[in-house]
Amino acid sequence: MKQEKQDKKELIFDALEELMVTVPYAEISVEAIAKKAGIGKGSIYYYFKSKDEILYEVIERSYRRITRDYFETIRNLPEMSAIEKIKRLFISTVKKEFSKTERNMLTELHILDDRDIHYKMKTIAIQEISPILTELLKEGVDEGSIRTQTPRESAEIIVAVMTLFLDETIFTDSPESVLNKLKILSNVLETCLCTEKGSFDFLFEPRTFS
Amino acid sequence: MKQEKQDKKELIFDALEELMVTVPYAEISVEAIAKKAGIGKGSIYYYFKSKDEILYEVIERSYRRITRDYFETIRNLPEMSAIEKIKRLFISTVKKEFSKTERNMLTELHILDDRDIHYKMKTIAIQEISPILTELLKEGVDEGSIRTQTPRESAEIIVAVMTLFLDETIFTDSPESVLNKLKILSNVLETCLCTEKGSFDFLFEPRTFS
DNA sequence: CTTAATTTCGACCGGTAGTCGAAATTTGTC
DNA sequence: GACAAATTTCGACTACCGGTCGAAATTAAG
Repeated sequence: MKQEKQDKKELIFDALEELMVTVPYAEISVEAIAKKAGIGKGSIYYYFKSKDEILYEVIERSYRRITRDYFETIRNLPEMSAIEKIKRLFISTVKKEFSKTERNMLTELHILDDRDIHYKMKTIAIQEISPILTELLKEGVDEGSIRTQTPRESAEIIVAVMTLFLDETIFTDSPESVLNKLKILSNVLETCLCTEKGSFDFLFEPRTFS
Repeated sequence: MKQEKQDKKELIFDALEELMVTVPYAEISVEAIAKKAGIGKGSIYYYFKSKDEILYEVIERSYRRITRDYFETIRNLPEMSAIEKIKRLFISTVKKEFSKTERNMLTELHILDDRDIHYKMKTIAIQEISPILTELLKEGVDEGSIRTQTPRESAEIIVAVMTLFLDETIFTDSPESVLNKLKILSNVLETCLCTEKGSFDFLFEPRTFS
């Protein structure tokens, strides 16, 4: 009953996701989605209130997948120190490793043009990744390698800043500027978390993201 | 010749801006804009490629106005120290003082619902305000109250972070969390700019933003 | 088997962004 | 001033889209 309804929704999600690989959302008609999903246009509105609702839920689904991947990846590295794990988290975020694992992902090139989606994705990303980092910060506090009394708040700020950094639409910088900013950032992180000097130097070491 | 063309565009900008005070952009038809501007619909497309182009340029115009205001306000306070000026900049940004000066402003309540606009505004805001802060940082460096080798990059990071902070759609926090974050932030700023301890305490002092 | 409830459908509606060719206006030239 | 060329204006028209709706099909219940 409830499951079948969810399955149908999933079918519609898949259709939209697939179309979005080649066509921007704004140019995809509800009829096209229905056709791709192999159902009638009217049925779409039986499951969703509006076209935008489909989009929003598709994005949410994608990000939940990404988050789940993050969690699993990091959980499966128990021999590492918290800071080492954080390093891994940053690197995989920057490199957008997830786009390899998750094939039908919204983060694919074409989509990035769409401002509306871009914004929503960022919001969700921040909301989803912060809890992971919060956990890692707490781990670090327990280990003694990190010191903060407000891990959640620190995590949210850090994720927000990191995300902003990746937004090339705002900062279209020279490589030199990027390097300068990464140096500032590593400094900020050290201060923010009272870690040992050099803990976040990997951010601006050239080989990190190659 | 060229000037008259710009005047006509300005007329269309005014029309859209005025309509946006009461109706969200998505619900404003090109015909309505034309009517408000007192011209034919077809003429709109003589001056603009698309409806969105009008919007984008309107937003740009608004922000240039705001920026000009910021510049002037701060320039007209020569007796202050750089840090004092920065304080003023932060406070006026947070309080959105500009919405009083600029009446027909896009920043008005109604608009903020629109995600697309919201995103664009933020982008432009960051691009526009950063140069001002950069100037102030350089001033501070000359004064000796601030130390940084990369004022431009520092400014951009700071503005980006501050802007993010104001985005209640992402962080709907408890007052306590907000306070914690502001404390982190002031700490980050001090570190980032090597200022005297307590320089940015005003950020979390209760009376600052009342 | 019959009836009720759920699910599917595509024709249809109101409304939109953008086009187009003709008309009006301005500019340039003698 | 007259004529032609170039620029600017216009609103009817096109093509299409999101969302509605009532009827039809399918499934579940008694």
